[in-house]
Amino acid sequence: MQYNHQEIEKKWQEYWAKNQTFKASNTSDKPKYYVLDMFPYPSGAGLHVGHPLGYIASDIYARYKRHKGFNVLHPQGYDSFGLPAEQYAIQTGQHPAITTETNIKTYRGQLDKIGFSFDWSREVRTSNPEYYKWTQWIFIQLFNSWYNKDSDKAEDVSTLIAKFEAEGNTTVNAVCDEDIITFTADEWNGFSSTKQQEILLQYRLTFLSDTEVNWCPALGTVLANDEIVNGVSERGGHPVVRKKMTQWSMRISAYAQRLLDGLNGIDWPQPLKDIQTNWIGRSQGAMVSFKVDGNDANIDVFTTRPDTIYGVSFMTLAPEHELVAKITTDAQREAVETYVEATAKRSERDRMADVKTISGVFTGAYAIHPFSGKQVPIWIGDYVLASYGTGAVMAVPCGDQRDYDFAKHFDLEIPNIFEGVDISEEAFADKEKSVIANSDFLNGLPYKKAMKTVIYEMEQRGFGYGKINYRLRDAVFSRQRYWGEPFPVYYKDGMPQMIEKQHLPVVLPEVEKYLPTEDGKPPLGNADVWAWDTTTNTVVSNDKIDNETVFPLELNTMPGWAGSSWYFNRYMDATNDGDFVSAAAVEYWKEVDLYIGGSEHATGHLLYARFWQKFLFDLGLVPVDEFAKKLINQGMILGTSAIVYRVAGTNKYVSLGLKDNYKADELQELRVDVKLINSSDELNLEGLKNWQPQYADAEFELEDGKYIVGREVEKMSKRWFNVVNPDDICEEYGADSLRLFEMFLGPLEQFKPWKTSGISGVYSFLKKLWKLFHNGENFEVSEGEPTKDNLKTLHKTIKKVEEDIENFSFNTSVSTFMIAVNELTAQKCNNKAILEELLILVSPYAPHIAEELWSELGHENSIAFAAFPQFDGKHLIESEKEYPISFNGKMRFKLKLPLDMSKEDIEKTVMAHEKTQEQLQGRTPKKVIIVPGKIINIVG
RNA sequence: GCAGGAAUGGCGGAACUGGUAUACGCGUCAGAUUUAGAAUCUGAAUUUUGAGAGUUCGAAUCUCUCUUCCUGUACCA
Repeated sequence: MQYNHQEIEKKWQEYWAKNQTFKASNTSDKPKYYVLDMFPYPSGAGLHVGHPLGYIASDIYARYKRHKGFNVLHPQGYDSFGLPAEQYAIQTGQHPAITTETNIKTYRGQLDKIGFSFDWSREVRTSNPEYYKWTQWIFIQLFNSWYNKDSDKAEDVSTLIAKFEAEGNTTVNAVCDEDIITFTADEWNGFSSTKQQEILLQYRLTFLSDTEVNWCPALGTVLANDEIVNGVSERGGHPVVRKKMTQWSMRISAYAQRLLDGLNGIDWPQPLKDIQTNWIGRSQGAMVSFKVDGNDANIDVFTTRPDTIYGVSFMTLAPEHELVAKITTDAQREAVETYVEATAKRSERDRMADVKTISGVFTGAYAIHPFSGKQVPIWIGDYVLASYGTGAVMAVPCGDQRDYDFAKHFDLEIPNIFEGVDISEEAFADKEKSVIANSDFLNGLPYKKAMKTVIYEMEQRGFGYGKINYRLRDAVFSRQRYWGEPFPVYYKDGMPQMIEKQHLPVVLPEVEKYLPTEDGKPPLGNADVWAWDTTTNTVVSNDKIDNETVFPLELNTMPGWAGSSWYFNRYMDATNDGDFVSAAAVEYWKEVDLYIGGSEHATGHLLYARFWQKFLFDLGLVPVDEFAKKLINQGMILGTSAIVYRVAGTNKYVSLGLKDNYKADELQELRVDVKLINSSDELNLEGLKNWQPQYADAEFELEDGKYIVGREVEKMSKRWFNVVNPDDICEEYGADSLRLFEMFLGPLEQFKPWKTSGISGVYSFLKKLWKLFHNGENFEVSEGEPTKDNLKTLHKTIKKVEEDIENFSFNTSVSTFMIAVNELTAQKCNNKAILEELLILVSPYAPHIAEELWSELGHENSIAFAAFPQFDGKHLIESEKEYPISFNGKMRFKLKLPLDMSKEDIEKTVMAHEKTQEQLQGRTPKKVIIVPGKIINIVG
């Protein structure tokens, strides 16, 4: 019987589906283990061979854990809200739900062919109302919460209202909006309901605010920073302007410190932790308030170097700073206004890209130095960003290079407040080495002491205090799009009202057009039936809006990261209709033990999901405040494009080896379909002619009768014609080969190129494995005692494979299998006991062939739960060692010696050996190093 | 600019706490089988780990200097 992968794989995939082999139970005597992949967005293009890399790795680990006796949860689903389906709807009118459904079918078909051990009974789709009902519900929980800094956690707003009613807000220590008015209990109780709601909104964890956003008029939507390239939209290249809009935001900044601290307790890749740490951007310093001379305004600045306060020789405000207009003197007004206008025209992008040009203008006003009482001029300059800190800086030119450059450029004073430092050329920014001088009570103090002293002094005098600042901004949560979760929100008197839990989900309405409305409202503005009737608690026609009992619903939808911020919890109890996840299920599974996915989500999904998890933890809804214990970033599989060289202006193509006969500018590089290339980089000329009309009458300049293409490693993409579809690989070589090969390519985390030709190696490995169980056409294994060599090979393999899987070194375990099969073939081993254990080792990697041979061996049940072989070191004990004999560190020959031989005897035997004498040529060695069991080195 | 990572045959990559460098696979070449090809089997070659120094009996591995490449991030006060 020949190894027929197509037949076998189909058979076992059907078996697993029919028997629900991988369905996980929420109760078990076994210990639990939760293995999760980042769920895919089902795009129209389907999967290419790069996509399943991480899924294969996690599947191997999940299967391994089952063999090790764990109750494994290994689910999969779809992050099915997203822009591509909506764009397609705009172009064709096809409802995104239909596009999404079609794409999911394609994905599912492709995934099934690879033989994953997913528990599909727990599938989630973020665009299903049964799912987004709970996304809406979590949103409501956020709305109903505020962040209490005293207890350092989120609490229900009822506790906040209680405080307001009893004491007003002066004693409340909350993370909230900046421009909060203070009020007493009496005042609070006297406020109108609308006023109270307005105030509460400033404290809620999700809140409405006027935010500056990147508005793209052509697309009719707000864009995130990473959706803008060179000042225009990534999609379509349309201009983008800054615009103030009322948007929902998430108060993630409340969790900045906990998001930072939490990183210490989780096993995530260091680079990823670094990215998040950087993104959160904690900096310790002080807030200092400067009075403006002859004006009642105060300029607040944040600084990380309050110790250098005596070095302040001017101040700089961002051009957008709200005090600019107020403090500018008449004499300077025109210059200032011109400058402000000029900077407003420049996009954020331009300003950031252009860091060398120094520009600014004097406002004519002066601030009073809080310690020295001296006048310091106030400038505006675009090197100060409105969005960071307070949008104003105290400039210390001697200690900050940007302030230094600014001062030099405008010929401002540069006082030196460092002991023994030359600042004639550049600023001195090395704080650890600085000792303060010319600074009154700070003289002679090193950085740390000066910091403490000055902050204490400022707090005493009341114009400053120590502060920790974060770069992390609150996250805008509104999108002007159709294909996303609708908010469970209607508006009464302009104030947002939440729809109660029992009336969820609020289902996405039907619209005629998926574009924004003509008057600039989001796509949901096109819906005719999009109003909330508070008497029936249903969505009703807009005609009925009377603002008495029927109110307009929110027109924005939630961003892509909403649904993915909690899906890992939903898998634990995916069909629960009464709760987002049952307490019992989440108590049992707790958190993801192993999460595999790309590092590109470092500052998006992975940060937001941690935030929501901490929030849910504060509310007591989940038992742990980090959702994933261990995370691995898989690398990308790159394509290997094929390049032909056309002689410019002709239809003649030159083979790779002959292109040096032409000048570089005479040749054009064109990419051709990688399917037309064989394993030796030779182009199929007939195939090319049929591929695209432009090649139909092409001429070729061949070398040795062949056309050899150039190769280039780059991302897999349709436009490079280098995409390889896993379906084709499964068809030709089988899923087991695909799985083994993807792992064999190299370390999981690394980026590596795909070359289909390499797959023949793992394919012939599978055929060799098959042969071990067969004699010609017949299945044949022997029952007797295994030989010593058989056992040695097996146990060596058990040990290595187990270590490799535990270390996620899947590439090396594939080579270990190859070595094992090669050795057993050489030993002519067909011993049942040996082969049975070998099969279990192989089965996480190549489950189909393993199941088939396992059943041939007479087993009735799936191999999936067979106990992992037990390693026994006694089979590896050697009595002899083939020592490498080195001379001055270079290995010259080998010598077999007993392992229990004493050092003295080894030395005698080695020195007496004829080859030693040959090497020494009569010299007497200076030294002989003997490391028993390892090496012998003769020096001299 | 700052932070992090990497560099090993023609290619992808092995090498555990310093101890036989290139395991395993692809490709290449030669041979066997075959009408031919594919497939299969047998055998072979590539030369010192980016460069330079240091520590050591011994360095891909540890230390220093430099080069190149990749990733992230950037007037963050």
